[in-house]
Amino acid sequence: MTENVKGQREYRGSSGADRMRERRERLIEAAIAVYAERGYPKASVRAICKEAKLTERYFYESFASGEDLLVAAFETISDELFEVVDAADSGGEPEQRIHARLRAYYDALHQRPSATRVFFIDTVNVSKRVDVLFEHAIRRFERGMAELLDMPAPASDTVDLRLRGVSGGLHQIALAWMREDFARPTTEVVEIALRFCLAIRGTGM
Amino acid sequence: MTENVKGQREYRGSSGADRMRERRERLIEAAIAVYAERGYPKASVRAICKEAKLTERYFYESFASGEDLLVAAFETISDELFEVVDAADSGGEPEQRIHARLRAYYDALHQRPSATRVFFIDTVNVSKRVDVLFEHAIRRFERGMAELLDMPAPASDTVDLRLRGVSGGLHQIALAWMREDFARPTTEVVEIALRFCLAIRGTGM
DNA sequence: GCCATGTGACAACATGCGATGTCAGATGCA
DNA sequence: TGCATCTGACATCGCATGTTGTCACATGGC
Repeated sequence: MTENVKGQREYRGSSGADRMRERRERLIEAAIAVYAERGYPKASVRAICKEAKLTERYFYESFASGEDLLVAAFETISDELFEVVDAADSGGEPEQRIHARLRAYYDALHQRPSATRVFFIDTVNVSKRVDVLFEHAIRRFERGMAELLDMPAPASDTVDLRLRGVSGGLHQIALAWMREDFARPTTEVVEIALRFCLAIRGTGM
Repeated sequence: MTENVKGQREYRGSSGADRMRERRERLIEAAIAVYAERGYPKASVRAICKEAKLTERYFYESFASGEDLLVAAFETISDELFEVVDAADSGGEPEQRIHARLRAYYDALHQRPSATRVFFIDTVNVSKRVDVLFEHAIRRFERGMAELLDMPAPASDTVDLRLRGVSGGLHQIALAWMREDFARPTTEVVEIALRFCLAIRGTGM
């Protein structure tokens, strides 16, 4: 519960700021659903508002443009993913840590198919701002994996193409699994991903 | 030179069918340029026609819709790539063959930056038809690599996620290289890609 | 030279979009 | 109760798009 601001008042039990935040969250969730269904380019502001059961006025209350909402949706999904993966890594041997991180990662993707679709497909190459965020996310993931793979930590200004091979492989494995509607059990996918990582690690490539 | 069809005639030295085919090719090249510049969703029919120095009437002479042109452009690029890669594989030891294929692949990408951009970025996730074609292309690439990596040939109806890890890694290496405007020499990229493949092969993952 | 065919510039139309505005009615507070 | 605020449905505007059509002019075959 938030303090009321001057010129605002309670309405149906919540403050102005709370109502606004709830609308914002509803718009993000609606956007994820609509992006997943028809893709970002065809996700009009009107359609997202209808999905969120809000009107256009409330859209522009929280977001200056459609792209702003896209960025917010991407950040929401990305943050949740990193939270889950980082929480799963409870230390131990590198192999165990890799396993834990991969399991948490693929589990999270499996549990939120719409968000996964948006993360891997609908936010890709549609906005420069999101492209930059995606690249940041990949690098963050790679930094987390480097030491576990016996690879030197990558420089911050250039891409380590060897690490990119690893993260890219894991990425495309996830994408293919998603495209087949998560047909195989998560454990099988994690097992394959783990062996993939260990194959690279074994050779100190 | 093609036979004139009834009701057609020579014009500026070429037959009706030839002129039509030349216009079609010009539209495809123009489309690749415009897609690379502003992305497929923002590549209007008008803009492509202007780039090709043709008018809308000639667009609909060769393509029933904007998506038709997208498909044609993708197929053009994809066919050229496979042609180059297959031609480069002149037999020998698996390691040499992998090297030859990778070098041809990354060379071709480097030589045609706009087409590469369209292939990796602008045609991705914008059309179901192209998505299917892309998946076919990946599988064709994977079939070509499987035996060289001591992996069993993948079943035709399901994705081999281990192979997908390899092709996905090579894919993302290429993408990152392209994103930095091919800053490093091709040989360095090929070297990394080769070691990546051999690391997987060594473990018979 | 005549006329069908080819060409290019551009108009026309319906459609959907982002963005902003209007307005009646619901709600909470003094 | 009276009144400022909040809400939702909808109108409105300018603009870009795909697609089809029009029309004057160029070109080539007879």
